[in-house]
Amino acid sequence: MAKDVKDNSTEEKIKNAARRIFQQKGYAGTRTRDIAEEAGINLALLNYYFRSKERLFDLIMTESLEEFFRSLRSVFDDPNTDFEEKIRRMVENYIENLTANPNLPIFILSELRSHPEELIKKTGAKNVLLNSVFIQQLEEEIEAKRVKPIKPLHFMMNMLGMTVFPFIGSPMIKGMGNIDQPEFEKLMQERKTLIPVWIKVILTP
Amino acid sequence: MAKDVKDNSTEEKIKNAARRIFQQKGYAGTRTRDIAEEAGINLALLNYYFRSKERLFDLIMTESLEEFFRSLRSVFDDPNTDFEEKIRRMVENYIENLTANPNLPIFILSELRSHPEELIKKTGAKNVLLNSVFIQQLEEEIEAKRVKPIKPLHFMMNMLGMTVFPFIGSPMIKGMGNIDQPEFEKLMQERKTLIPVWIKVILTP
DNA sequence: TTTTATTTTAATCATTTGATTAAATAATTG
DNA sequence: CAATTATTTAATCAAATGATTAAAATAAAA
Repeated sequence: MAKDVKDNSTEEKIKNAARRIFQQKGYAGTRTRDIAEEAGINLALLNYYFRSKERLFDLIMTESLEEFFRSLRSVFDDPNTDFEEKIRRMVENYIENLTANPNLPIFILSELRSHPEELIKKTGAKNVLLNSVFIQQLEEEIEAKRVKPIKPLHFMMNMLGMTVFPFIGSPMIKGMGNIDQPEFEKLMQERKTLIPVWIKVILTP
Repeated sequence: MAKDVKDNSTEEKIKNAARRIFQQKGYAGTRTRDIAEEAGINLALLNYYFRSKERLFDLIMTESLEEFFRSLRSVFDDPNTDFEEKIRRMVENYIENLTANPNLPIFILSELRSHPEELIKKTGAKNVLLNSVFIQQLEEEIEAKRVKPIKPLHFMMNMLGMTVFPFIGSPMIKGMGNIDQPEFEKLMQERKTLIPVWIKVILTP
């Protein structure tokens, strides 16, 4: 059976439905019946293909994490872009992805809280940051006095905080600012160019 | 019956247990039996005092939100501190509270995602930001050209992002940076003084 | 076509879980 | 004290939910 046929198969329909619902409601808040309904299949099929809710969830979570880190690495470890360019690409990349997939961060971070070690190990997160070309370049820039000294973790928290937090906190931000979804998305588009500028001035010696 | 006696009463024990468990596991992930066990009481007492899991949850959530916004307002609307001082207090205040209560933001923001309008209304979040002395002061600083023009919402997302995000993402940050809880807390203490500096340079014309 | 394997369904189980009830115990009041 | 009210417990209910099973339908192979 060809791969692209299989991609529209029942198995794939269930996975897609599961991803949507798990990401929206979390593991505990999701009922297997919700997934079955969303996928338009009989409940028993879920267990026929994936054995149990927990196995299906692990699959979705592992894939989500791998996709997340893969995307991160593709920017971080690109040897053909300099430090500033990586910041721009990283921010743009994130905002683009999170606009399409706004529930992803809170999904990952909520569930990570319940099983931290296990999931972190599974993705090799330990090496994504410290061994990345990006952090090497940051340290080179600091060494060359083109960038003010800053701990890599502080730098990452700032960049991720400014980029990712608005999506995690969007309901509250919309409430506080009295804005709707289109206005929110416009702000996020603005941030694609603003955040790299803000990061640059933070790093300016 | 005196208030401080009542505070150690069964009712209060249940509320405290409920707060801990709801904040850690979320609404769907919490079983009323977990709360009863944590509180050291019979399960039926939960329903005797609070009628249902949902009512108990609403109570906890409403209190958490009110406390959150009350604390925010006490800094934002203080007429006796200038703009920069408010930033320092705000950051310090947050980091202090979140170090003691690291699950609070993800708890609030996760559940807010499921019932946004309802909960936002309940807290009057709409007026916390736009009508605050803090934002007035920001606009005055911009008017006087002491601060580079920036939309209040962008400013807030930056400040909250840099301050709150590390707590939401702590498992991932610990994983990426290969650090443990004490080291993480040390970093957060550093951020108390660092974040106000970073914000200042972002705002410098 | 017949046979075999795969996929899907309807019905049902067993456990979990929020909630209730009736009885027991403790506290309060007249 | 007696009587009333408030608090607590053990037992149980009913609904929700993850999972299974046996049979039917469909597709694939012989």
